[in-house]
Amino acid sequence: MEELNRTKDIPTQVKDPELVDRRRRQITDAAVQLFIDKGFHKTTTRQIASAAGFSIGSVYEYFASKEDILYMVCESIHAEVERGVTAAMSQAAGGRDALAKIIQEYFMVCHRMSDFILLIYQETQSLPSQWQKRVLENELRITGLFVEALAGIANSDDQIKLAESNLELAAHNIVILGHMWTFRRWYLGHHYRIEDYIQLQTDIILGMFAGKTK
Amino acid sequence: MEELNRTKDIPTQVKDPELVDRRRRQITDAAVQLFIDKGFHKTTTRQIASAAGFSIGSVYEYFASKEDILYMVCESIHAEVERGVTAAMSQAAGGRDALAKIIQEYFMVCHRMSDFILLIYQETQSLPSQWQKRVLENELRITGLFVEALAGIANSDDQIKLAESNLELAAHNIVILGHMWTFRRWYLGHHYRIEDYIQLQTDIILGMFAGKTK
DNA sequence: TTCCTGTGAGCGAGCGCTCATTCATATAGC
DNA sequence: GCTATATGAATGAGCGCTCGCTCACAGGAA
Repeated sequence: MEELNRTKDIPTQVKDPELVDRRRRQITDAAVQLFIDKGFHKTTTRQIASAAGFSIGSVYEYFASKEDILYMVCESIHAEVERGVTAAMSQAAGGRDALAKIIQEYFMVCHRMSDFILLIYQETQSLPSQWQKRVLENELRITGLFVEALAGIANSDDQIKLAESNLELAAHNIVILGHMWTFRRWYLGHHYRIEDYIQLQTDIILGMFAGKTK
Repeated sequence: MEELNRTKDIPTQVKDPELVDRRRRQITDAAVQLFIDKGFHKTTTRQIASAAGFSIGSVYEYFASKEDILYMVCESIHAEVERGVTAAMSQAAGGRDALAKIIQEYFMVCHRMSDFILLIYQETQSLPSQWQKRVLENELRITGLFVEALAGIANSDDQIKLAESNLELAAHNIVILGHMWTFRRWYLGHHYRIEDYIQLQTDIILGMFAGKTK
């Protein structure tokens, strides 16, 4: 697993790379909360600066534009989701139970990161197109993790058989059903506990494969 | 089925109600395309006015604020989705095939209205909260249509049995898998034709119930 | 002195929205 | 039919203000 730092394409005025990293993290940590609370467009660069404890000038030492801040926010959200998913997968065995376990962990990641995932849905369109593309690549890479996991599981469990094409779609479905908890929280959250939601959806997802039993 | 006109809560300066209806439709027709192309915040009221063929002053004869325009846009989108779904349901028979037919029609609505559904996901948060609430009510009412349809079908087909709670979740799942085609179009659209997507997802959705066969 | 990070007053483009005014049409009086 | 009056829809220059971003300068470490 290569550790790409996708944020180093963001231009800065400051020479010391370590300082750049630290300051950027401070700034994005402040920005993400503002973006969640008020949205990207209604958050001003001054608000970001003061929430991070800097002057407006300093922010522009580390980012060339407000959009760059949003991009780094999106990157770090996806990085954290990916971290959670890969962690869950690395410690999973094979077969049906492994799949259930991975789904559970992933759904808990979605639960924990609700606001952040929602933010990506709402504000990706506000990014310049070259970075919009990057964000979609991230989304796709995460989906790809589930494709691999499903393939691995299908190999080690005779009960699970899927055509190549269905396998991809199944992965997308799992990802989206996790997201569904975040963007229908206003309803689902009042009617199910997250544990129940996971239980019910896991049954349904495993049901996708039940019909294909050898 | 009562025909509510939810837009009459939007204040206007103009007396003639029929004219208000016509002008508002002209304005929102222009606005929705701009919102889709550039987003709500990057669209200016002047652009809306000129795209609709009016002066900026006229727009404010018919709407009190830019947010009011967005609200009416969201209302009309949901109204059209609901029209499509109810039409599909009214001509459906009972049983398994009816469900497949309804899913097919609904997914085609999502396909046709991709851009519009995406817009709602992205811009609902830009609405004042009392109208945000209305939009979520619309979303929930549409989901409710599927709950009813599933309940009706479960009654007329012994093969389909669902607990009350699972039935609600199944309805949400169907709605979201339709939306998934819209917000993953950038990927799915290049790998599946809509007809194939419908076929595959229908199998999966019907599979939700297969495990519960009496 | 030199180099680099940090500052915040200031810039000017652009925003949503207003309101004094114009103009087309409907009505009334004769 | 003709003119005078009233109505209300349509106009667009302009207001007040906010925003993202810049840049001349300060501070301090080497």
